[in-house]
Amino acid sequence: MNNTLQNRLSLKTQPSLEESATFLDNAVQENNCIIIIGCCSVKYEGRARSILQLGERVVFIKEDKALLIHRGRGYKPVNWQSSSSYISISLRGENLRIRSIRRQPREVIEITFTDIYTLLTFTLIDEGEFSLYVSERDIQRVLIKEPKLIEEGFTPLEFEKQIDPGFIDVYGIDSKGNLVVIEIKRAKARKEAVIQLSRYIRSIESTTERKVRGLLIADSITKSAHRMMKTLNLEFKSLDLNECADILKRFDDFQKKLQL
Amino acid sequence: MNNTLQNRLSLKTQPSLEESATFLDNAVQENNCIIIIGCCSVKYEGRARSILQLGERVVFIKEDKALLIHRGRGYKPVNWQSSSSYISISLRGENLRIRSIRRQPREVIEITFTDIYTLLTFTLIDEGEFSLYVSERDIQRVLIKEPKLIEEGFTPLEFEKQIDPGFIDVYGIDSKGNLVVIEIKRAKARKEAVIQLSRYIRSIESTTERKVRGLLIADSITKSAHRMMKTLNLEFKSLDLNECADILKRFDDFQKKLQL
DNA sequence: TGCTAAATCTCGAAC
DNA sequence: GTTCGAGGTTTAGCA
Repeated sequence: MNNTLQNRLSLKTQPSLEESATFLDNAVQENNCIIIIGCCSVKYEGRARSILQLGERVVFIKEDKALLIHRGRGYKPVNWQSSSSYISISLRGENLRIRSIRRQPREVIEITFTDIYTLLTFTLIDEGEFSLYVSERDIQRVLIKEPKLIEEGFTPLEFEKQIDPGFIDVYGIDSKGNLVVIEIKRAKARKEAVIQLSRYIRSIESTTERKVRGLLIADSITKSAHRMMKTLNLEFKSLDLNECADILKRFDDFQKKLQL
Repeated sequence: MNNTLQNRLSLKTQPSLEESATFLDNAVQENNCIIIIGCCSVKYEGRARSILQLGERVVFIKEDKALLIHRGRGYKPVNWQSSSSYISISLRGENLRIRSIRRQPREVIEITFTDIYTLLTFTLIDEGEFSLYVSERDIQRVLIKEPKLIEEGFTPLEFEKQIDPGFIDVYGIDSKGNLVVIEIKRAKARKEAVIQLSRYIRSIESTTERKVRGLLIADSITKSAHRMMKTLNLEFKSLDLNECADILKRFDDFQKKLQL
């Protein structure tokens, strides 16, 4: 058997709603992906409530019963349901109704189709690995590997050090023996990052007589946050994300070699 | 001319990549919606970076060039680009490449197809109104209309009162003449809501000699947030969202009647 | 444009 | 199961 996607895909154009109901019910039972293009209205009730009046939309149901309702514009679905919800298909008078129910929190979506133009069901074979890099966590990894990126002579003592107000990203000593509290932000740092850092410093200062420096490492910083840092006598250091990506890549390549 | 969606939709099954390129290029120029089912890999570079290895996926491009790449599971797209980005289609050796570029922040997605199984392009006619209820803003509207829901004898003075740390949701006086600072959370309130409220209270207390009460109104509250409230001597009041929805509905119906 | 706070936030990890 | 923090958060509103 030739297992191309073409053989795992079926298509109906202009199906009757009766035909669609049978077809959809079957596809849902078999955990297929489903794409429906048609005219529908949508009601949602759960954490909030919404009503979407009649119009043409694309409804996408996935293998795990995740459900998306998309209009012609915008990146976000107008209505949705996350996976592990229960889906039922039924005919209601002149219409076809799809109900998706999720428990915890209880949320119900009801789609009422007056017309279905195109119906696609299929399964996707997809073992491709997805890797995202240069997250805040990745920056930490880079700084663990290359503490001199923080500053020459810096010695890290702890990462994710737990204190009362939360977790200090990096905690260590500089070349002069001062304690250093470091807060990392991957993107542009704002006031709240400065507030967070100053809270950590106050907490550390209450436990020691030594001088405590506060260092915010980020891609960049907003003006008002920078002003706040100056008045609080904190330091900002920008970090080149491309450089981090390069180091990470070299590091990961090295790790892979070790595994071979 | 019969303007059903069927006449605004075209479908290709098992198109060659050359054929696909022409077809897609045209669809992109004309701001059509596009759904591609096929085998592809994806590279993303922008605020972060990611690589998605080869596998079967659904790619959805909308009228406004919003782009979604979906795998067979999960509510969220594995990669995406918001609208108003630039899209280009090209053949690269044995493959078809879709590039989506966004400025500010600069982000690039590159999809490389080795196989396209199904290609759909269409336009959606969708004038249906979307209305969402019981947002935090809606709760404020309800409390403006029915201040006794806050407590008997409460008199609101200001909504969205601006002070240094931010905006106070509701500010007023209770029946005994005490000032009351109210923070509203639509869902379950967590520690951060309590911290926010206490910041507002400290700010108000610094401007007056009068007693200042702090009241958190929310659907519910986490245990640790509740403990924090007790130690800070703040008050919590739960609010029934269904009741709010009913009041809103009655209110909106009344407004509509006035407009007639 | 920058900044603040909400969101049907989602997601994952720790407790 | 609950809580908490981070996110390519996204998005809306306002100075």
